[in-house]
Amino acid sequence: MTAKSIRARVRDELTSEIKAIARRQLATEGANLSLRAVARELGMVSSAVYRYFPSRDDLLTALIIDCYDELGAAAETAESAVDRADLLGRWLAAGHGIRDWALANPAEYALIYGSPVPGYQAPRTTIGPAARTTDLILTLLADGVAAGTVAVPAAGTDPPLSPLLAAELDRIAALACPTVPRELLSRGTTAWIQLFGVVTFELFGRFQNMIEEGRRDFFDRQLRVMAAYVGLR
Amino acid sequence: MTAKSIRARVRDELTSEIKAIARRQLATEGANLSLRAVARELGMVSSAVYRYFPSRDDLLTALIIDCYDELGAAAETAESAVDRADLLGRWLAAGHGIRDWALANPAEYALIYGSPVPGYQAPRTTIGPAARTTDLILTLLADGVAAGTVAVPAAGTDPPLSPLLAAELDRIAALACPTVPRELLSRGTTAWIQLFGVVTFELFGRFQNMIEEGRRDFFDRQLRVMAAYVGLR
DNA sequence: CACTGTCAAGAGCAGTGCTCTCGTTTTGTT
DNA sequence: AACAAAACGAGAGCACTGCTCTTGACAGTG
Repeated sequence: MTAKSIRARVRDELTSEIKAIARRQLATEGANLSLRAVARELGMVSSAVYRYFPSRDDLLTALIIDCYDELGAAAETAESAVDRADLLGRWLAAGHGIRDWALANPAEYALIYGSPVPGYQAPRTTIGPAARTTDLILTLLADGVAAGTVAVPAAGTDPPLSPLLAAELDRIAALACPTVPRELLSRGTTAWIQLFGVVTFELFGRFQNMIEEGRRDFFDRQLRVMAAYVGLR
Repeated sequence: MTAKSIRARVRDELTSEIKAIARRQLATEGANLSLRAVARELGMVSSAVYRYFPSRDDLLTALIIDCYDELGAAAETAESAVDRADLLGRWLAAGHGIRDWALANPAEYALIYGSPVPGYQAPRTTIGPAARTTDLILTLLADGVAAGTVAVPAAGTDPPLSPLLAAELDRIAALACPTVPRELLSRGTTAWIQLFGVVTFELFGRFQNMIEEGRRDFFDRQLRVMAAYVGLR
């Protein structure tokens, strides 16, 4: 009833300040950021930070959730600016939104899409925010199916689906996008992997001495290749 | 002239033993392996290890080179077992060779294809071993061009190449695979990214709760989708 | 007022990468 | 064979890390 106590307010403020400083250090130190360094920059003693995050992993988890949410939001706002009927435009906007965020926050992208930390197991609370980008793409497909602006591939065009794989695709479709036919979901998954594959390659330095100036062009073209494969129009 | 001195033999032996122990610890500790722990397991004192590797980063570099070489060798031996004229078979063999090695050595794969370590800059000595897998694919394409068993895509089929991107592709082709036309190289690059994109997604846990049992089937199918796109036959 | 829970601070533990020194052993050269 | 140079393992030490525990001060509630 009563407004938040002073304590609670200060606590929330300090919590987000800790996360902000940690985010800044993430850029220079990578995943092995130092809780003590964060505390030092805050003018606190390291043990005090443990009042707010019970362990370094919990701080990392909080950062991961924030990053997933930021990336998801970036993709969504970019995509939402495009006419709903323009599937290709929405796909391009979402893709570039993801890439732009990743380029602006490379350490954060590495945190969520990079190598898993050996001892670290991502808690369940991360899967929701993590699903935002994939949900965006699935919604795109579902909208295309509803509007008839996406080509459902004829059977036999793609390599055959093993029964095992078909069952798994059906299971995914059933609980995420029931209107999307199996073959289309399969193609969408390919495009989804390609999207993040290109971004990951670019950020992790696999394009060095290969594609230098034309990276944005290259990414854009990959998006269009995949859009054509999926049948967006 | 003279045989290696005892010192040199012992040194070589210890050097590879250090690397072997480090490799084993890599599996459990990930990229932040401890030089002291390696020394401890060796029954040496930490400062003694510095006689063999001037820093922890140098140890990591040595491991990275070894891993690139192992991965390259695994892909090459898998691919070399297939009839030279069977381009699709060679592509599938190389792809599965890469994935099999990655599944057998996940920490090592993360080391070379995962998030870049913030302070670490890969020295030039790594680019040779790193190029083995891509060379394999480029040779595949060149062989296909020579034998006429790969379809060179007609102009206008794919989204247009920007002049910038076309120039970079030409530069790559000129010094790596002069006989491969630009459009084919472009498609090959797409396939190359998809290959490693799928492996990376699988190893970094992006398929959890999505594709579980059918991962090998899924990978195989992605390889075939890409083979069809590239025009291998 | 007193009580309860929260907080920052400090000391301390075990671990890390790395440097320097010290005595010993091996090597290559007179 | 003798000797200087190089290489080597061990140890101490520095500054750093994540984390725990204790202590004393403060705020919120009855």
